[in-house]
Order: sequence, then C-alpha cells, then structure tokens
Amino acid sequence: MLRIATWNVNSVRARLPIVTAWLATERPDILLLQELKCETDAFPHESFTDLGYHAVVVGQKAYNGVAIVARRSLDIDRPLTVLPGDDTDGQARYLEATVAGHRVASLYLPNGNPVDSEKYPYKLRWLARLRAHAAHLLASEQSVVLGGDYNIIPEPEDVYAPEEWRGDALFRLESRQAYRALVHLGLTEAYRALHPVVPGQAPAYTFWDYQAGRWPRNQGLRIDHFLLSPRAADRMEACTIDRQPRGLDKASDHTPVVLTMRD
DNA sequence: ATGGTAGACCCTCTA
Repeated sequence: MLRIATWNVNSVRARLPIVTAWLATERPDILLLQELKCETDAFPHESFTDLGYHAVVVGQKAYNGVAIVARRSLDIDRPLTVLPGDDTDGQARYLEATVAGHRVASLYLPNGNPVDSEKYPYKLRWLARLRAHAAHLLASEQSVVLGGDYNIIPEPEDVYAPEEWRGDALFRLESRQAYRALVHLGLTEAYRALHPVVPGQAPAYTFWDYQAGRWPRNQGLRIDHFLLSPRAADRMEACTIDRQPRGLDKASDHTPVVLTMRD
C-alpha cells in the first residue's frame, strides 16, 4: 500500500510542531503541502530529514508555496515547478514530480475572492491551465495523482450553508463549472467516489475558518481534493479526512486528507 | 453592515 496525504498547513514554520508530530505518528509515504508562506531556501528541511523524509519545495516570500515530501527511500524525480501556460505567472502554486511510479502534484489553486477583482479571472485562467495540463498528463496514460487545496466547493453537500456561499469564488457557478470540466476529462475525485453523499449523513469538510467559531460549530468546507487518472483510480483503496489536527492549539485552518493506493 | 481569526511583514495583504 502507498499512502499519500495532502495538507494546506498555512505557514510551514508556524505549523512545524503540529506537522512533524503528525508525520511521526501517521508515517504517510508522501505528504503534499500547500501554503508554506516561506521562500524556497527557508523551508525547514532538517525537521523532515530527522523523521526520515526529504522534500522538494517551490516557495515564495509570505504567500503561497507548495512542497512534495516523501520517505527518503522514495526518489522525487523530474520535478515540474510551474503550471504550464503562463510565463508571466510567478506565484508558487504548483509542483509535480514522479514518486513511487506515480506522477504526483501538490497544487494550491487561487482563492479568487473578491470576485469583482482581477483575482477571480486569475483563478479561472489557472483552472483552464490546469485542465489543459491534466489533458496532457492523461494522454501519457501514467498513474496521475493531483492533490491539494483546490479552493473549490464541488457540490452543495460540501459546504455548511450553500445559499450563503452562492456568490463566493469557491462556490459560484463559473468556478464549479471549470472544476467539473477538469474532472470530466476523465479524472476521479477520490473522497466522493469512495464516500457518496447519503441524505442525513454527517458532512465531510477539510477546512474550517478561524473566524466566527466555524470549527466548534462544524461549519466547514470540503475544498482539498485528490483527482486521479484512470490508472491511479484503479488502485484507489481508501480516502479519509483526519480531523484530529484541526482541533489542536495553533492548528492550520485545513486538516489532512489521506489517500491509500494498492501496490 | 460589521466583525470575527491567523500569518507574514513593514502596517497592509491574503485568506
């Protein structure tokens, strides 16, 4: 079995005690990180090395930043450090590499709010670029695992109050349509494929805002996803959301999602 | 309509 986790940590340095404790306990083979909020050279490699891991990092000052962390025994090969399609985009939001025979990406999609600013068209352009690149990856017929913070609420069941989020960049129709167009290339969204919506069941969220008591009220969003190519989906065994780290003191506003793949 | 929280950084921006 191969276990791959994705986690928006909202500053890797501020979150280091929580992230390293979780890694030491859960021991995933691969950990995809988002929102490092540090420059590439400031990534705390030693803390991961001490636990038997190594990392490839794409950072920038203060904002964004993504990494692929893997067990030292697993090489991180042929890294791609920018999402193709816009040479002028300097934001550190995409990292892809080959690990354990899978083409794995750690991605951090733009939030896009407010929708009447230039941030929203940037989000839609980023989604279009991701779709074009995903089509290219699918054509290669590799096992592809695209994990990260998509900043997309796919369906009303994935948010505590859909009517309040109707106009938000994470849930508005254009965003969801662009995400659906990506999925409909032939990708499988792991969590929902394994946990179909059942009326009356407890909702599944991966993010709870720091503000307004969203965590204690369990008013969250499901915005962290794994999208799998057919070769990867064939090996999908389990996908779980680990809520435990969100309840800790000094927690990230996101919690890890863990994908288990058969060998 | 507002404020509520967190992180980075040069006090305002992003989420």
